Formats: sequence, C-alpha cells, structure tokens
Amino acid sequence: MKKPSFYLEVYKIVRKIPKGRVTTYGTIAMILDNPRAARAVGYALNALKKNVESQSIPWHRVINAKGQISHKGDSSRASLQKKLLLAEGIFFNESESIDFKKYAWINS
DNA sequence: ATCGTGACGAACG
DNA sequence: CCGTTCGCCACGA
Repeated sequence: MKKPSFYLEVYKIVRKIPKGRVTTYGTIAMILDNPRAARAVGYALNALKKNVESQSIPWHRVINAKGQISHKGDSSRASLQKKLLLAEGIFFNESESIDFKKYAWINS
C-alpha cells in the first residue's frame, strides 16, 4: 500500500506526542526511517502553520537536538512555543534549553 | 529532471 | 563555548 506524503507522516507522529513531553526533528525523522531527514521534518511543520488543522497538532512539542527552540527569524513563534511548553509543565534551564532526561518522548 | 529553500544535525576549528 | 561548513531530505516552481 502506498505511503502518504512525508508531511502527513510527520503530522501523524507529532500528534502522538503526549502532553508534557517533547521530541526532536531528528527523532521524528528516525521514526519515519529517514534519520537524516530532520530538515524535511522542519519543513513539514513550517508548512503546517498555514493549515487550519495545525490547531490539532502539538507542533510546539517538537524542538531541535539541542533541546532548544528554533525560530530562524520568526521570534514571535518562538515565544508562543515557549509559552505553550511552560503551560504543560515543561521548563527550561538557565541556558533556555529543555532537559531531555525529564521530558523526552518515548514512542510506544 | 534540476534548482533553491528550510522549524535540522553532526563535525570542525 | 561559539560560529562556520557540509551533508541530508522532501517539496514547489
């Protein structure tokens, strides 16, 4: 059977992330059997923000491998993301990064 | 089919 | 520790 587009797979994964947990672009890529497609994952989420369905996808739980928020210019989205994470009980250390030891998502 | 682009990541210096 | 460089991949024009 044919696979849906890469985007749809990414969204599907992101939707599985439970509240209070976070994961990285690279991790999602790994789940999709493309450990090197982290960039493509970010690209997918970028396109997502235009879709109305984005409201049902916890995109804010996806951060980069450093445990930080990537915003590449658009800082407004970064502040929103941080706000949403804090609301879920996910806090940042003094370096503005998230401790994976506590919040990393385990795919089950 | 080729080119440019981007919410990434690992390796270097 | 910080900035730079290069490699990766999917997508739209």
